[in-house]
Amino acid sequence: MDEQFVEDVLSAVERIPPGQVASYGDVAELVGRGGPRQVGQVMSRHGGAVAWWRVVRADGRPVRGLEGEAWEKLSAEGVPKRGDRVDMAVARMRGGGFGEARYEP
DNA sequence: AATTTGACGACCG
DNA sequence: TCGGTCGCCAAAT
Repeated sequence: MDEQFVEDVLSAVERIPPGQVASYGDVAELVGRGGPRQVGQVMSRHGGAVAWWRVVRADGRPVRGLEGEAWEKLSAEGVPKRGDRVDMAVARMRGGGFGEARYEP
């Protein structure tokens, strides 16, 4: 894990628009190397400087250990919530694709 | 060098 | 939805 990877991950996270989220795996894919766990590793150490609450688990649960804080930020940005998790079908960052799931409660 | 540990993820029952 | 299993990848023991 070099500094370059850290920089890349943090930049990727900074590119997540308010009101949307990305999974650890998504970030890893954007960065182009490493995996979800590596992203998690970086966030755990250096995530304080960016919008860490916009990075959630693939199943929509917010960051382990900081759920309270995360929900504050997320709901303040209007991120749609389903029960105790983010509604990924709606809030997940789209990579320019078109065929995306629709929202039906 | 071997094993355990994570801000994880896909699958299955 | 809820748990358990297995795969993953790098770092820390």
